[in-house]
Amino acid sequence: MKAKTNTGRRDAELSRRLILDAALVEFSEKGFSGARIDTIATAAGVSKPMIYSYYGDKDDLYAAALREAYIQIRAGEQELDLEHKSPEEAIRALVSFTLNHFKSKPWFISMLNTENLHRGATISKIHDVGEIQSRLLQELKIILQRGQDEGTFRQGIDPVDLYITIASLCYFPISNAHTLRVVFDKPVDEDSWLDQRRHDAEELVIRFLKP
Amino acid sequence: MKAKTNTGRRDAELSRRLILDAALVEFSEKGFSGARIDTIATAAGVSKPMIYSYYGDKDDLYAAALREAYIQIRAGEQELDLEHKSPEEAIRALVSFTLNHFKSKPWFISMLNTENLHRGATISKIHDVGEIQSRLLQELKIILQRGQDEGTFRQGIDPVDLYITIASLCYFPISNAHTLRVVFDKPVDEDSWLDQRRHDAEELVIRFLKP
Amino acid sequence: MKAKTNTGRRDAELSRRLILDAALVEFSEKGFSGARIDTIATAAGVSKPMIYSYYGDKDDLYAAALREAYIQIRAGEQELDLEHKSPEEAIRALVSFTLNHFKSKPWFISMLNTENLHRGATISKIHDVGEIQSRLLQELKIILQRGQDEGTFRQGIDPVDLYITIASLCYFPISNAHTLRVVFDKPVDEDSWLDQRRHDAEELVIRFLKP
Amino acid sequence: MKAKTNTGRRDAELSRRLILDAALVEFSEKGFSGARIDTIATAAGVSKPMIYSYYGDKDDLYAAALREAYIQIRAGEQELDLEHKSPEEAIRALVSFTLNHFKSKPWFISMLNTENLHRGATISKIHDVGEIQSRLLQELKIILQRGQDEGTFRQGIDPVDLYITIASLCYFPISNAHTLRVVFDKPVDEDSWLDQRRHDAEELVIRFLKP
DNA sequence: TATGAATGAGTATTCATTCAT
DNA sequence: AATGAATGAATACTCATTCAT
Repeated sequence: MKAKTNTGRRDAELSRRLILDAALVEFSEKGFSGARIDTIATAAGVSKPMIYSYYGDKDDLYAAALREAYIQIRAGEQELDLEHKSPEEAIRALVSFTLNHFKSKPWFISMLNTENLHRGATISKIHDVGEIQSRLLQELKIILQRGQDEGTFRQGIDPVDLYITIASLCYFPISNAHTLRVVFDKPVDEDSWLDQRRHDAEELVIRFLKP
Repeated sequence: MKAKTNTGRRDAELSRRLILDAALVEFSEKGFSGARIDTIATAAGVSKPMIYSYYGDKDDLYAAALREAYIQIRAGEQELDLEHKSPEEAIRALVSFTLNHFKSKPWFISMLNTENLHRGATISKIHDVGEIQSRLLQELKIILQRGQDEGTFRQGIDPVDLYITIASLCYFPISNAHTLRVVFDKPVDEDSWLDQRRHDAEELVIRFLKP
Repeated sequence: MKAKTNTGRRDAELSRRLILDAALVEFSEKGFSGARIDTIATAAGVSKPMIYSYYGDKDDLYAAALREAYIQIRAGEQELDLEHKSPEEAIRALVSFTLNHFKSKPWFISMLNTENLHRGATISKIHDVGEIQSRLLQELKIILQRGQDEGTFRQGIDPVDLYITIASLCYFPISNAHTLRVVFDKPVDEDSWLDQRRHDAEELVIRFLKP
Repeated sequence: MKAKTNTGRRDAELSRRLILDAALVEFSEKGFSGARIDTIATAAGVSKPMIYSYYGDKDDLYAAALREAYIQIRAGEQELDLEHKSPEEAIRALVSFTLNHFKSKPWFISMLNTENLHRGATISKIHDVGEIQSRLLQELKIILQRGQDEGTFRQGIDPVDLYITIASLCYFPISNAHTLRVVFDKPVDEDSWLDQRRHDAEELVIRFLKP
């Protein structure tokens, strides 16, 4: 029973990690059909057969990458600390966070677009994807309740619908930055414009929640 | 009075049209890399060489399809009659139209997603794409002015930013319908939910515009 | 019976001519497989169906072009006036002419190379190709006889073999100019080098013919 | 003692060799445009992707085949033993060798013709092609010097020009055998005619070198 | 565990050739 | 006589996937 066993396991773990990271980048940059197993292997520094032995075929690897995108989002959301803020401040913080998050993790948006292009064929096979946003929704529910209790927010706001509204406002300007820049000649990727947009989005949501 | 079909034809204009329609469908359903020239040829009822002789290579055909998507949007917007409505009614109508449009012409959203995945590489080569939304923006500007004049709307609203807001609210729920349905277990493609969303979107925008 | 009939015939003749010239250029520059019917049609300013109706398929057109190359050579040789020169002068003139000819009509060499690459499959089908060089050989025979009679030349020289010798010396430096230039770093396409080569070739042949 | 064949192999070096040999045959028989990657793959007993992975695209493979033709020539010339012959004998041996070589390695002439048809576009990219004939030229230089020293040969003969003369005399009758046979009705591929030609070529060169 | 070698099944693109007017 | 429209059959090249070691 040599020490090498342990190293072997660690290397295996590392290889899996490197493959997954490379796959996430490749799929998000090229879409499913545009992604190349060869490119992923090279980027991860492993041989192609390794990818197949660890993850199965291209579809399976794509599914793993899609799940990873959601997992990374969840990890990011852990950092939010909404409980110690006033309802309005919490909402503003969530809007702001969401916009930043979409901006700083571009592969998430790309993976979502790719997955929706494929009519959600893969995401429905990922069993634990439902749980992912649950924590966020739970917090949102509490914030809404607190806002209603203190009279800041209206009654009858569904947390999921509210989240969809927030996501809508944050998603589109980033997801469609390239076409917007050309079609409307707007500097949608400059910080100053995004700051303004963040502010507008907060304002939109707050006004919407007001009684 | 014979209806023009694709059988026994020798009609260049018709062939061009059939190819373009088929290309728009194929590219929007599969993305650039996933689209097959073969499939387009079969769907259009023409041979592959025709496609190449009329449109050049796959990139060129994709560019033509992308441009066509924008042209169809413009054509749809022509039908809106915003001038004879009150400012608030006009805004509500525009929101409603945009949501309907995204919903009923799914290839537009798909093409935009595909194009943004490719970092806008193609759209910047379409020379007249800027003019396409110009009419709508012009109308939007007038509505905003009328609203300001009568005191319904705030000062300092940029028409492009407003349009981006409207588009954001209408785009995401439809663009991401497949993932939303799975992740949040929401019936985002049912009419009842969309009606509610349409109403919420109008409300969001109107509240935002109020002084 | 309008005058147009006549014009129509003349145009037909002209079209045939234009096609043949374009074909000769295209086949000699690209070889058989590299030549494009489309290119020939464009260069000749006619439609592709015209080519097919006048000359048959690509093989037939190639055969016509090959024959044309020989015909043009024959036409060139008509200009030589060997009878009024001394035997030695006549031989020198023939060598000089051959080199010039190969140099100034590059498609002839290209067509020969192409045809030999194809193992002479086409030339054997051109019925009148044998007669083409006959006049030249006849003259050569007379020169040799005159040289023998006056004691300048040896006995037993075969005119065809002599012509092959002359052609050999003139063909290779022009046919292989591109590779010679690179491999031996010789300026084989400059006039000064060719003048020297012409002189050497004459000298070689004359010395060979001396008793 | 198992002979290396292409069956059940997994031997990169052997595969490369088999591909190169097959490519040399195919390109020399069909020219660049006429050559088929499919044919080469089948002849070499490998799949098409192997060819692309080992040699790049068709142009690259052609370049490798062209270079190989020159390398085989060099290898053949190594066997000549000119140093221990008298100058005249050495020249005769070289002429004889060159004719034999062109005759027995027909792909060399075919490759040269193909390359010259393409205006030497490829050979100028092969970096070491210049060195290939260098050894032969060196030997030729020495022979000429020895001949001059002993008074057998003239002064002022350039080795490259001399080689071009020798090559000219040997190249044409073989390169153009197919057309010569038809046009002049000469049995240029029969051994007896070639023996005579070899003798004439030697005589031509020797007479030319004499003071 | 790991990978260099190998390939079947595509996939965009081309080209000689024919059809319909 | 002439051609714009159209295509079947290649053809170079790619890519996910597996084999043998």
